[in-house]
Amino acid sequence: MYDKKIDEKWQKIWEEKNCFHAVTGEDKKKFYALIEFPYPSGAGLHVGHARAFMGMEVLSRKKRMEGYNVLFPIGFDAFGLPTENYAMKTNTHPRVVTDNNIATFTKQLKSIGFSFDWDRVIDTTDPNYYKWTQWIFLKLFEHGLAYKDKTYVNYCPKCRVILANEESQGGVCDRCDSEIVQMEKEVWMLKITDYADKLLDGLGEVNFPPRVRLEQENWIGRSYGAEINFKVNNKEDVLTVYTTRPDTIYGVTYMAIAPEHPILDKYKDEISNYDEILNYRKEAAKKTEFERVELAKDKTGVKVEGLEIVNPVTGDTVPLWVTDYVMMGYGTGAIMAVPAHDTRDFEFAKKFNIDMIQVVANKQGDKVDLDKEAYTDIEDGILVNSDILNGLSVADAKNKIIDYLEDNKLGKAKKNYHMKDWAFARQRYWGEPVPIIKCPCCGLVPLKEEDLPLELPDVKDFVPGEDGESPLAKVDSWVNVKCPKCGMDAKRETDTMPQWAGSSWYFLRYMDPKNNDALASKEALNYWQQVDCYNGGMEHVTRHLIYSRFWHRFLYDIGVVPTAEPYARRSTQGLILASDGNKMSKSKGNVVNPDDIVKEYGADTLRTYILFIGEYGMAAPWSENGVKGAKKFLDRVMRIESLITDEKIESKELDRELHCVIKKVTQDYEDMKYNTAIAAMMSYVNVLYKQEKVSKEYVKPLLQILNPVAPHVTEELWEKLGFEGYIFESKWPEYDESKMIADEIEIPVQVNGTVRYRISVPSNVDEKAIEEIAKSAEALKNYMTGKEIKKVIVIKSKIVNIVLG
RNA sequence: GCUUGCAUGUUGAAAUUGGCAAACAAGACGGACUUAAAAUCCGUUGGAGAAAUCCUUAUAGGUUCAAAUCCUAUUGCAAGCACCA
Repeated sequence: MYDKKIDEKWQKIWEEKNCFHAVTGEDKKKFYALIEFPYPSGAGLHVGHARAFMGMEVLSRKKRMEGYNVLFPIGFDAFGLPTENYAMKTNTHPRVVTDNNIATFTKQLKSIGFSFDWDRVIDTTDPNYYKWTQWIFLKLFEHGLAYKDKTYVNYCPKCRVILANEESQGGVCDRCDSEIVQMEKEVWMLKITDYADKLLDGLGEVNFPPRVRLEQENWIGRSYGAEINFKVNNKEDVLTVYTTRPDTIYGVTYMAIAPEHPILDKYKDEISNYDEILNYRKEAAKKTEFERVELAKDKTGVKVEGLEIVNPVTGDTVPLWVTDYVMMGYGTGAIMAVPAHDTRDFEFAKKFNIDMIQVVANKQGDKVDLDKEAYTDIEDGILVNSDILNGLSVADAKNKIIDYLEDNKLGKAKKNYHMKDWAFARQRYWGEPVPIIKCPCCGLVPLKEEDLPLELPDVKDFVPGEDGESPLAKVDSWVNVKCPKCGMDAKRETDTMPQWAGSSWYFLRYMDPKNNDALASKEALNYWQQVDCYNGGMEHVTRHLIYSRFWHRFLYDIGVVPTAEPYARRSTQGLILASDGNKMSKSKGNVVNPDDIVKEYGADTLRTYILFIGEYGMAAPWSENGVKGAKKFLDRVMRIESLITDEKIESKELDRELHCVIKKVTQDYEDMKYNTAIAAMMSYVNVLYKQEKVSKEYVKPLLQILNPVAPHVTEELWEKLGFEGYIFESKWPEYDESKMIADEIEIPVQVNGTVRYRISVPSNVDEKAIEEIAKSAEALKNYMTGKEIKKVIVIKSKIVNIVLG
């Protein structure tokens, strides 16, 4: 029987021998497996963590047995709000809270038997670690990729705290449920948009699941179009718009600008309804982003009286409207509206009785009924009512009009992105201090490298100040410094970095975690190169994964790291749902604690069950009965001992089964199909149980291929059966294809597509012979009456189909 | 609203990528062992039918010698984005 004592016995041995330590530079092929390091919350380890980590755990153990030098590290992403909030509530220093939580996580992880390299543990809140987070920030600053800019932030007046977007969903504060307000503040930004093309094109160099790739592409949101200059009638100014449909320029019937557009301020004296527009602007500003989306169905706007815009191609003048469906933050904050071919413009034009001109027709040239809807399905449209573009396809028309605009200096081809620059600041205590000094005469002055790390001051009071001021602002002794450039009185930047900072490069630190002279040595970086396989959740695909790819590409560009992309392959694990099919949550009281499972059924049971639950990438509900099933299987494996004999009993059947299961498991692990790998091993165990006695040779490889999933049970049995050394150090078994072939195989025969009978054929005969055997079968006569064979299809060693007619 | 996935027994799921649908497990039922229970072991288990056989992968069509798998439409569910010009 498998019980907890076996776990403890082997975990102790692994720990004492430091078995899974990876040595940099070893003369073996390297394999770097990475899991998203956990945030050490007070709630402790979750079964979801266990599932997320188990995928790479199995691969790591397998790769070690295959002779690779495996780096499989663990660490803690420990800066962040929950710890700080808990610290405030309990009046404990976040350092203490963090240390306690890390201790709990470590104990839990070890109790599951993960084969992490415990010598390389990192903690993002350790000054020796965040020294290098700050160093990268200074490099970004040096290269003009970190800058300060005014932007709107979410502020909770009750908690006196600035919240991240994800902490203020639905326009209310996460903690106190009160309304958040938008506040303008000057904050640090990182110019990730400079890397938009590289981040998109880099997706071609890596092996990411299609879903992940698509989400990243959508997030970056590159579009190709044109910037076109429309002249303001009787003025020197032009109104520049961005459009992806320059081909529809003959269909423009009005122009629209965002309420914040500066042209309104410039010409306020000429706009007769300026008051009305100001009013509209105020109303729009009041709406939170949430409301703007909620009210998206109903278009609003105000016509600008006194300004008209000239279409640069037709020379016609069209009216100008202000509307909040145009955003200042995307493109130029102004659009050319083509209601006949854009849903939003169509709705707007309908509501305000604006003309529409159809300029794209479908291939049949049918007229579109513009009373009902816009014609946006333009895949194979033909241009009409468009002078020089008439008769062209949409694609050709786009090229032709862009050439025309460029030749006449009226506009130019232009790429645009969805992605915005990264707001890189939080007004909190528990984060990396930004290593910048604000000097009244030198401006923003970076700290010198030798002055890093800039450590957090040890304070008692880390409650944020009024109006979203960082708690660091209250620490005068820390804030007031001399400018490193001119020596005058200056102040430190009091904002800290957001939680995403530390996780944007941690995978590099694992390569050389104790280095004090660089984020990692050149030797380590060149040896480990990049992460071979990175597993994590879908929720991190558009943030962490993009941010870290950005930092890594930047470090590559400045010659710090040897590869452009940090992760060669990405995989994702599915959610573990509660047994009722809902998400596990504390409030629902349906959370499964991995400790309880380990205690009652053993670590290997938890490991086996979690991998057997279903396809690795899919969500699956927890089942206590399933856990018991996994335990039952492991007990069956333990009891194989009683079947074992020292005599050599050779069995062709067992040979075949054994080599098949080795092949299947070897491949399935690689493809992360753990559920079917375990099913195959269960089948093999069932076959062993059918034997009276089994030679050791038939059990040894089974233990080896099962070892990555159930390391405790297999190590125990390995020792009991007297095999040499430790199983985790043994060589991965090989399979012999020739032993997998049976002498005779059974092939199903279909008649007109339905299986009617089976034939037994020697495995080495060709298609022609199989066809003859199938046709000569007695059973076929029952279906032949009044019919003849029209065709016979033979798929070798799979199926025969005889078509009668 | 748009985009992308997904839909298979009572349940978790398999199906070599177009080739025997339901492997493996859970549950249920029956049997052995036991004073009894647990554990263990052995059977049965998609539906209809006495049987031969027929039906069955959300629904309706289509392509094919052959479809859970490919195509079209519909329905339901999930995720992402959300006035992106």
